[in-house]
Amino acid sequence: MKTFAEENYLKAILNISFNTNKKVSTNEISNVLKTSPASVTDMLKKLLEKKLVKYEKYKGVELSNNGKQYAINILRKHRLWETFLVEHLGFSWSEVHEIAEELEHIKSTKLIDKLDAFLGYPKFDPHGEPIPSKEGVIPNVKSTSLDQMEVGFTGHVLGVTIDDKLFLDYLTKLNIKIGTKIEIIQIIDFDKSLIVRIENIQNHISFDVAKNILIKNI
Amino acid sequence: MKTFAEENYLKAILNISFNTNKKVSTNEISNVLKTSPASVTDMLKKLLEKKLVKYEKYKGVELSNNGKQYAINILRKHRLWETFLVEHLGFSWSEVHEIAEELEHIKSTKLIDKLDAFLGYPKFDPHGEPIPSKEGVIPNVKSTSLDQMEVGFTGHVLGVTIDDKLFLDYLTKLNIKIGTKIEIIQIIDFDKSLIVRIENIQNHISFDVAKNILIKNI
DNA sequence: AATAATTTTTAGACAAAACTAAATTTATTT
DNA sequence: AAATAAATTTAGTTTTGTCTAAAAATTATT
Repeated sequence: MKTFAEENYLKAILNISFNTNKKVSTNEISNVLKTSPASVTDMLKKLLEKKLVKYEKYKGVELSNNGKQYAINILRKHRLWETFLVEHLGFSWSEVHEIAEELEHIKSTKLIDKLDAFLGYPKFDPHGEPIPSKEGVIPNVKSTSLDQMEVGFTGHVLGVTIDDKLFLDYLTKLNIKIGTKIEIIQIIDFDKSLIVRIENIQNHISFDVAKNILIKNI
Repeated sequence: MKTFAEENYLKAILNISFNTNKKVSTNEISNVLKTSPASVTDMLKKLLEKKLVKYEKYKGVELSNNGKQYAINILRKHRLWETFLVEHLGFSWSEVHEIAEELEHIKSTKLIDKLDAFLGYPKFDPHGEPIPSKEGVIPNVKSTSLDQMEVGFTGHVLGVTIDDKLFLDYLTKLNIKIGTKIEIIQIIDFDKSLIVRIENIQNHISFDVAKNILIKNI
């Protein structure tokens, strides 16, 4: 049985490697989990001992097959709970992350299977992120982030790539949610920011925001 | 913020004092939580420090007002989650205790309020146990345990007083659930066991079982 | 390629929550 | 009331997960 701390490290490593695709550094983990680098090193040794990661000192870390399966299962639980919170309890998409951070550690597999059935086996969570299957397969959707598109592009929001309250509240204020139609009016060369039309209202959004909005890729 | 361990001790003290109404002993707590008496002493000192209990060494412990409110809130969460698990996810009444032991530690008050609303503000959990209100008031139902009744008595099951898998599975096998009609045919003087009629089938149940079945008190 | 800067690891400590064994207090018996 | 038994507490460890400060390794810079 894994402890909460172990689960959080596994999850952090999985999340970081989604973006980078290379070995994860001690510092990256310590930034995500807000612990000291020394603590990360300690934990990596424990996870190595339990064969949940591949780790050589000074060389970074990656998940072992077992570790990855375990981490994906936590992600599955996180996203199923988020779906429950939004669709059945009436939470907004920006409120659910923190609560799901706790709920994802509940052990019972039967609980998650029943929750999955109750929710109607959803494929995506309230942020448009894919929900891993029971077998650990993550549905692969062809999508591109908004910053990749050109002037004149019109499309619909498929999802977002960070689950952060400030970001999501900002999107809500911009009237952006899943399915929202977005049109690119202009791109500012200097800072790559975008002038876009959302629900017939023009807005100026930064490159950083555009990067985290996913658009259907045809 | 309280730790899981602290919450479990508070809950244990509350549960024990429901039955006894006097100060709770170190040994009683160690029995319930399956820890050593020495560990209990350690924790009682911490809880005293935080003013969650009234405790004098060698003299037993009771909850302070704050401690009691806190413990009742854990009980509220436990029972609301059990209700959700049975009524919406299709668990049986004997499966939910363990899972609720984990869910009861989820912090968010908003979550519990929304869950409460989602469930339709239930007053009783799947075992017929009263669900404390948000304000910490525990609905008081007039009820008597089955062992108090006499030969010839007929009534309906209101609830049970222990949330134990073995006990609940046994009741299920006897066809006893909430609302079930029970008639006392005979009481054996020697061991106070009862011969009862349940759904037209006669069964012999022990005093211990009868003691934990609640009957509406008219 | 040598030096500086950064990253990572080691060493040593600490708090939480548990344990065992020994000492102390309280309760029970004779 | 003294002796014995039972319950409780103290003392001293252990494990888990964290920390800071110092040392070592890696990476970047001149």
